[in-house]
Amino acid sequence: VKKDEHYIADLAYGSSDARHMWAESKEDQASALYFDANFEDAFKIDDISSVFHYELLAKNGGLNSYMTEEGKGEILCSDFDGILNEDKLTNIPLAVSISHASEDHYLDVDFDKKVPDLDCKFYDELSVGNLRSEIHSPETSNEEVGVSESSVLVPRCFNDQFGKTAKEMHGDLGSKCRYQMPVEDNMGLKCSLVSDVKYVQATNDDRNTLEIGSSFNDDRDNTHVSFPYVKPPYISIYTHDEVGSASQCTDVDDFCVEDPSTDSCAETKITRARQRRLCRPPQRYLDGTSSLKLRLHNAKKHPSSLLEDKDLGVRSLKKHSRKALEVKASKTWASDMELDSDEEYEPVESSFNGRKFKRNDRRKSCQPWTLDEVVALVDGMSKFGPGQWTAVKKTFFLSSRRTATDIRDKWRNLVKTNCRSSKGKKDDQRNNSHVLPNPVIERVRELASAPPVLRGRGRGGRKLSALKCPDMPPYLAE
DNA sequence: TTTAGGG
DNA sequence: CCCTAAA
Repeated sequence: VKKDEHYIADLAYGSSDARHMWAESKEDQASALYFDANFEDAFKIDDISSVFHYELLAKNGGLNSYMTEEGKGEILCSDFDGILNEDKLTNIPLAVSISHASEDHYLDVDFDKKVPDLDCKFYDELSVGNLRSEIHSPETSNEEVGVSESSVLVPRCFNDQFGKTAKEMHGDLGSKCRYQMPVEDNMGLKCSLVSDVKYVQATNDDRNTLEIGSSFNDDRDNTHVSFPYVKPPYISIYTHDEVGSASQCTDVDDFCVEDPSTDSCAETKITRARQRRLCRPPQRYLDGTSSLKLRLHNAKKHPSSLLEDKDLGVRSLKKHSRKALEVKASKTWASDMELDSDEEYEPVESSFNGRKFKRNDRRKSCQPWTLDEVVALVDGMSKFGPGQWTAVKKTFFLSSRRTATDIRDKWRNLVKTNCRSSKGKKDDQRNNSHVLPNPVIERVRELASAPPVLRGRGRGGRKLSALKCPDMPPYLAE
């Protein structure tokens, strides 16, 4: 987490490829923890009748998150100062702890949509040594640490030394480590849950280890195990080749111990995932699916206020998030691209005759038009005629990120590039890798050569395109 | 808000 | 794709 950014949002950023993460309490008492990760549709971990709380611990420089039975679904952020004043601290790792009262509680991960390329997600921007995650029991007061029934999402560790100490861990934790919950979906996604882990902690000293404690008391050394701490993702969601019955595993070795040398999810996939993050347009541009609406980092515009007012934490953030929920997707996408830390979004201000103009520094990432899109555009043109870009948008690009203006621009370019006098286009077949099929080009020419129809503005405008278009279905030709 | 144009 | 005027 960079200091100048919004904390909660960036905590979510830090969790492997998840872009956003938030808890949401529903009317029917079931709360859900949402991950808005680097794929189209977020999935949700549902069926948790509790509320997540997040809280930054200044002393430890980490995030403490826990869940209580009865809560308001607030997000607790307090004591930022201790973290902010820590100059060397660049990242605040996030660990999610889930505690629950019922014995056989499990997380039901429910995917709205297939996520075919959900690779191993790496937590590659983590600064070691600032993790501290404790589990607060619903039964105990919020101040007490310690719990009887709890689950923690533990990192997947790609260190073979983890394998060594896993035995040790097993001996310590015993059968308490029991969950490896498969997702019911055919994707075979799994969440690794370790039950009865009392704390997971990265040491702040030079030992550079991550500690897992199976029971808690004040002298943690009695109960904890340590193993080298090698940049694991905190929230481990990974694909398996098969769903497997995978119910419970009582052996620690069964979960998430992998050797990097034998793992297929090695460097290449890290790179690939990262590149995908860089290339993918912001979610709010994809389409307005529900999961994208809550954007905590919309509140990041005023990070300084968090600095100034500690008490602002809870409610203000809540308010921000609620406000963000209502905010319609707007063209502030650049602020959404906290992918590279060195790129800071700054609106460019230039003054001209005393007046100030703002513009976005970065333009929307270029999304090349696919052939299908072009065909849809041509269809739309033939159906509605020129100038009805919103109609085309609503009919053929409803769920697309292309706006009516985009569509119009594309049409303009299509006409420009395909309907020129043939003298200007010399050896245009050299790049026929992305050249349009001839039938499409012909249709573009036909439609473009249609005599200029009276450009009736608005929907009342009479469209003579039907006359020019033999493909027009009869019912449309009234 | 939507379109048309210019860049 | 962006920006702006105009409808």
